[in-house]
Amino acid sequence: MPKVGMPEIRKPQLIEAAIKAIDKYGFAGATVSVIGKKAGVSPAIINHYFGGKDGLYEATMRSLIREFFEILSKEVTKTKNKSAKSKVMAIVRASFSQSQTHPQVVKAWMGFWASAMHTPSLYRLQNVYSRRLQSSLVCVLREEFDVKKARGIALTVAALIDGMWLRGSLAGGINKQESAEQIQDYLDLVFQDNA
Amino acid sequence: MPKVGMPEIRKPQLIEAAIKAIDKYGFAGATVSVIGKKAGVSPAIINHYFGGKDGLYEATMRSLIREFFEILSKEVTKTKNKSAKSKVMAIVRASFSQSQTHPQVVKAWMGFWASAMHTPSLYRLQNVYSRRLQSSLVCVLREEFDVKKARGIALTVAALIDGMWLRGSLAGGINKQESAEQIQDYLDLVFQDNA
Amino acid sequence: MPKVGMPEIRKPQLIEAAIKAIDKYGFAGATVSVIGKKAGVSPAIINHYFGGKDGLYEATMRSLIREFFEILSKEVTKTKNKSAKSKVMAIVRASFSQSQTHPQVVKAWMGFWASAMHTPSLYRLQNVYSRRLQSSLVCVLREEFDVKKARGIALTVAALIDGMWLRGSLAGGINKQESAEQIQDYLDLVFQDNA
Amino acid sequence: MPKVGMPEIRKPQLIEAAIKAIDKYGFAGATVSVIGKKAGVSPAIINHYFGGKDGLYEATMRSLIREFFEILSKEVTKTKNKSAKSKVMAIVRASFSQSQTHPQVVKAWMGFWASAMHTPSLYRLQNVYSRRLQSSLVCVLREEFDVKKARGIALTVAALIDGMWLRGSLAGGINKQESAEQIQDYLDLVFQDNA
DNA sequence: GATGAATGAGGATTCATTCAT
DNA sequence: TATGAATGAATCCTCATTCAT
Repeated sequence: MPKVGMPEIRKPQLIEAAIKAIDKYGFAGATVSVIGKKAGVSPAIINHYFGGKDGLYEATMRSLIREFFEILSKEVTKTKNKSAKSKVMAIVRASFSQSQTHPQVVKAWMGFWASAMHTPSLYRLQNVYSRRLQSSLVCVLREEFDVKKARGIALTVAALIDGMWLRGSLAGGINKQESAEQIQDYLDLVFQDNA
Repeated sequence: MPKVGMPEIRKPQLIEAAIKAIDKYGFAGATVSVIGKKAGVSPAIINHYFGGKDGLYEATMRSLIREFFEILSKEVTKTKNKSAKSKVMAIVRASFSQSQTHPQVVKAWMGFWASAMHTPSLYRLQNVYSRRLQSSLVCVLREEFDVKKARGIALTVAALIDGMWLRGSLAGGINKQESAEQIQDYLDLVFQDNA
Repeated sequence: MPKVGMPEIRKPQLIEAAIKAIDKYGFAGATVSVIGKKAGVSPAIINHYFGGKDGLYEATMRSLIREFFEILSKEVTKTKNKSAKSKVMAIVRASFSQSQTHPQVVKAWMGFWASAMHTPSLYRLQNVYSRRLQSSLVCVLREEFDVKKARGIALTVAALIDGMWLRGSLAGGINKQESAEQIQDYLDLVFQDNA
Repeated sequence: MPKVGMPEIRKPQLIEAAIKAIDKYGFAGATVSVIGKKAGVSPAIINHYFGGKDGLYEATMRSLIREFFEILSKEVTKTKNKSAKSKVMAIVRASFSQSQTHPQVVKAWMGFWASAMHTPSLYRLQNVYSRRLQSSLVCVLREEFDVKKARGIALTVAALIDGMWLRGSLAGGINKQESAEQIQDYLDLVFQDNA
């Protein structure tokens, strides 16, 4: 008689262990053995639950993306009746939220990005993230701009988010405050120009 | 007397092979064996010339950075008597120059960025790149803005460059034209606001 | 549930294989690959069980020493109520017992001795052997001699044992009979001188 | 036009470097590269002069043996008109002479002994040493004992020399004084018994 | 004679995975 | 379900040797 409900316990447990392992030993150093040890279980069950290391990585990235859009959706909802600019800033805030700027998470994202270039499954996931962020921004900006303009601004804001995020994480820690302010400055200019 | 002048031939040859191998097989798949094969030499001479795989990687990243700043310097020189805005755009153009947006190079950069988080030597190199780009931008922007403002804009432009570059490369190819235009738009706003 | 009790099977199995490999291919030729093959298992489990080649070597030397003192203890026990001279000869006999003069074992000892000079862990083990043999001899000799004399004789007997053993093994095989007789002659002189 | 007389310079230079390298890095760590560096020349000339690493090792051991018997012969000559016992002690003294108990030399001897068991050329050399020491002792002892007795004592003295030497070197340094005294004690007993 | 370049074979070790229990 | 045992492939690296200069 098998224990029931174990997948729901083990899978998040292993995903968390994977993120912690990447944080501590880097993407290359995060072996199944290390991850298993971090999770306090045998490395063999990674295969059991995810069919292999790649499966775990895919699930981990998927989990990271899901979490990001959950935060984003929550922040945007809060600004339902506010201006378009406020809504864009809500998205920016979500991007620099606590859980997304945690070094652990940052290192994992970086690793996945680099891997995405050679791993089709991760590549697809990366595109999901990228397009969804873009469309979220366009959707909000359409309230004030025409499609073409909205797309351009969305592209710029998305690039700013990723760029700030990337530079920050490589510099030893993301300065959320400064990053957000800089993007705010840009938005002030853009919206003022449109008025 | 031994063959002379080989280091000057072999080192660039192996660096190029490393970039090609990363391009083709990813950072993880770029083994010394593969790199050696790509260079048409025995994997053992990687140790001979670079003391090991890490040494080759460090030299490769160093070479990539050197090349970038050579292009940047050339572009900026061309705009010696032009406006500050033109000079900033020269830096942007350098960032999206042919050799830097080549998929090969992009993949190598990504791999190094991800590795930089856990490899001290690469981390240092990454910081060299980051700070030098930042200071190049600040230097030019000081012609028209006060220090504080110049720093803010430099940060934004640098983030835009890296962000565009990152998103583009993950999306399957960098659209140099569009990226540059978007940054141009931002600069137009900023300089106009300053006038 | 995993297979249970394997360490108790594998460890002695690998130690025996190591001794056989050293016998057949010399200390330098006893690679993990060869040892694994001799044991009929994958070389990788040497790391699994001993953490590496060094660990296996240490365990092997430890096993050799343990076996020696087990025989020694057995032989000495047999002579409980006999004269001191008989007890010393029991120790000598133990040193030239079947299992210790087996060429296999001799070659392993030699290799460990040579390695002991540059491998701290083996060095310590070698000292354990050396001191324990010395103290066993002194202990027995104290029955008939004062401390100073006992120590001197113990030193001489220990040197005779190792020397006979060394010369014999290098000459193509230890002549247990002759070696024991020679030491007996020495003891006869020493005890007669003391009477 | 080749430089003449180089072999006479290079060979001893490389042999000395080999002994130093074995001393410093152990028998296993004494690679041609290390030896070459110690000698201040390219590792390649080891092949040039000795036909390979094995050739160098053989020459080194031969040199060690030659040196030993030169000292022995000198010491024995000094005692030309003295008693047989004095002559035996001269041999003992030679064995514990400065150059032979130097840790450098000790480590090399040990390595060669261990290797001798699997390297025919070293095996032969080892036997040369062993037999020559034995016959030197027998020759001297025949002045006072019959052949059978002389052989037995020679065997014991030789074993004592090697044993003291071995135990001493493994214990961290040979105590020449104590070793010689112990053998002297033995000889006193033997000669007194014969009187 | 002497060198650094270059190599191929082989070193220990690590890893993701599978399997019997 | 979960495990430790076990493996084969692959890792980087080292080494003795050869070669062109």
